[in-house]
Amino acid sequence: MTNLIKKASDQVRELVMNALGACISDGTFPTEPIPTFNVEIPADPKNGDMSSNAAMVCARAFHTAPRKIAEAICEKIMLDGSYFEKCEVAGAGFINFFFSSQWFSEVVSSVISDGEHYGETDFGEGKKVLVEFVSANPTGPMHIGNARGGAIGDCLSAVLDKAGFKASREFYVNDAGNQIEKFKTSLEVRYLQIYKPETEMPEDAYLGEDIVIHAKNFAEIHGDKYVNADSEERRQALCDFALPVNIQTLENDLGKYRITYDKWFRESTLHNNGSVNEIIEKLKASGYTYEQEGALWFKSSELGDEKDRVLVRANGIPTYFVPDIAYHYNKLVTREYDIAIDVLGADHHGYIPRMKAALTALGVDADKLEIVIMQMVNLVRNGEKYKLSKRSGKAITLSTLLDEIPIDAARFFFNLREPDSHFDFDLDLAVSQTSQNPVYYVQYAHARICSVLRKMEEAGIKISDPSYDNLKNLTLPEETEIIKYMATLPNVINESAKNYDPARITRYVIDLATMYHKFYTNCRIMGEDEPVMQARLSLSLAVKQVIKNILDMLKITCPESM
RNA sequence: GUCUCCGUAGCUCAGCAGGAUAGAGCGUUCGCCUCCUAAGCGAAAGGCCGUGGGUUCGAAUCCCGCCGGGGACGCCA
Repeated sequence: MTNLIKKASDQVRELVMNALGACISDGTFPTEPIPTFNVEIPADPKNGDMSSNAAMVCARAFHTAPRKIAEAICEKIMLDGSYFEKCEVAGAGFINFFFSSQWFSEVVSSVISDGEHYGETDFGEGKKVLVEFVSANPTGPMHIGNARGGAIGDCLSAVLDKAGFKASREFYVNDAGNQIEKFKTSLEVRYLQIYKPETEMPEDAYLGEDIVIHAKNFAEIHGDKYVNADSEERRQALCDFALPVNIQTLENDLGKYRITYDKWFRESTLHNNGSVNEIIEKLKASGYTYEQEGALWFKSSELGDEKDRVLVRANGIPTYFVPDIAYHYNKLVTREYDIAIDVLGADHHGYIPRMKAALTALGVDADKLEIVIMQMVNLVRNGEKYKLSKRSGKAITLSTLLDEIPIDAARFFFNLREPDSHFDFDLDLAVSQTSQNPVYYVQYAHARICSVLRKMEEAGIKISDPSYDNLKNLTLPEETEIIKYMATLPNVINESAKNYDPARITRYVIDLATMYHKFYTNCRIMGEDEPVMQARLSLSLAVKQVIKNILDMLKITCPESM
C-alpha cells in the first residue's frame, strides 16, 4: 500500500500548517481561520516537486499580499526529517517544495519490494463489486461494440481489484424472452427454406449468415424430419440445437480475447425460479404500478424517469424490463453486492432512470447501481468509416476483428479513450508494427529493459539490492522524472477506479514508456561507475515492474524481446 | 421535442483535484546508431482551447446561454 505521493503531500500540508501556526502565534498574521488550500504537483519541475497555494488563499483573510505571506511561511518551515530538502517562494505566491534524495530512493526501493503488488490501494475498502459487461445477445455473433465493452469491462474489473475492491466479472445471458422467439423464427424460416425455397423471411427476423449455417447443420443431422412437424416442436428443436452452440461460441471468442467470467448468469433461471413473478408482485405491493389497456405499468415517472414503462404486456408476457429488474435485484439484494456496475452501449442510456426507479420502488438504494455508458465505435480503414449496425447482420464481428488485429492491440486500443467518448478505431494503425503504434511502443520499453538485464547477466554483473547509497545517485532530470511518475501510480489507480475509467492507466503506461525511452537514450547503464550503474539498474527494474503491473491489468503481454 | 456525448495544433487526442510560458503522437522540415534493441531520441514549425456571459486574485478547466457535430429516445432488448 505504498503511496509516497500521498505521504509527501500530507507532509507538505503539515509543514505549511505548522509554519502558519507559528506565524500566527508570533503575531505576524492575525488570528483568522485558515482557508483550505491545495497541494499539487506542478507541471514544470522548475516549480518544485510539490507546490502549495496556501499563501494565495490566505491573502484575503490576512489582508496581506500572497508573496509576503509565502515568504513568512517559508521562513518558518522546518524541513528537518521531512521528504524535502528545500522550499522556496515563486510566482504569485506559490510555495514550492523539492524532494530529497531520500524520497526518490524510497520510491524506487518500494516499487521493487512491493513487486506485483505495487500500485494497490485500499480505496475500495473491500467492497464487493459486480461488473457486468458484454452480455451480448446469444442469438448471434458479437460485434465491435462488444469488443469495446469487453476490453473496458475486463480492465475496469482489474483496476477495481487493484484499488481495493473485490470485483466479479459477469455475463448476463439473454436466453429467454422475445429475442429468443425471433431467433427461433429466423432458424425455422432458414430451415424450411432448405426444403421449400419459396418460404419468405419475416421482416423482423435475424438476417445474419450464422442463422443459415445453423439451419444447414441442423438439416445435416435431422434431415427433413421437422419440415412437417408441429411448428412449436420444430422451433424448439432448432433452438435447442443452435443456442448452446452460440453460447459456447461467445465463451470461446471471449476466451480468445482473454476474458474469463466468474459467472455466466442465465436469464432463464430468473424465469424458472419464480424471480420474475416475484418482482412483479413486489412492484405491485410497492404501489408503483397500475393497469391500463390490459397491460401492467410501472409508475417510473414518479421516480425520476421521463415516462411510465410497461412491465407486463396486454398479452400477458412480461417485457424485458422485468427480468432485468429481477437480475439487478438478484445482484444487489440476493447476492449482496455493494455495487453493481453495468457496462452498456450508449443506446441504453435511456434505460438508466427506469432501472434506478425500479430499484428505488423495491427499496434498494439506487446509487448502488452504476452504469458505465460507452459511446459508439467507428471502425476506420484507409480513412473510411464503417458504422456498427446491430441487427442487419452486416456488422463486423468480434472474431473477424481478432483475426485481423492482434489481441494485445485490440485490448489496448479499446482502453485508450474513456468509455464515454466517441472513438475511431484505426485498423491500419492497430496492425502496424511501427513506433506509431502505442502498444508496441510500450512493449518495446519493457523488452529494452529485459535486454539490458540479459546483457548484464551475460557480462556476469550482479544486480545488488536497492540501497540508499546507490539510489541517491539518481539525480538527472531523466531519472527523477521517472521516479516521480512511478510514485503517482496509486493515485492513478484510485482515480481510474473512482471514475470507472480504465483508460487512465493505459495513458499512464504510455507516458511511463516515453520517459523510459528518453532515459535509455540519454543515460547509459553498463560501463558506468558501480553505484550509478546499480542505481540505474534498480530504476530499470522498477519501471519494468510498473509496466508489467499495468499491462497485466490490461491483459496484454510483456515481451522479453522484440 | 427530450436525453446524452463532443468541440484544444493540418489530423487523432491528453490536459477530471481552477493555478505559474497550453501538451503528446501522427503528418511536414532537419538532426542523432565505432556505445545496453533506431519498434528509440532530439530540434524546428504549427493554437483568439467553438462562441457570448458569469463565479474567482486567477478559467481550456466550474456555472448559464448560444452555435456546430455524433448518438439515443418501442407493449425491441
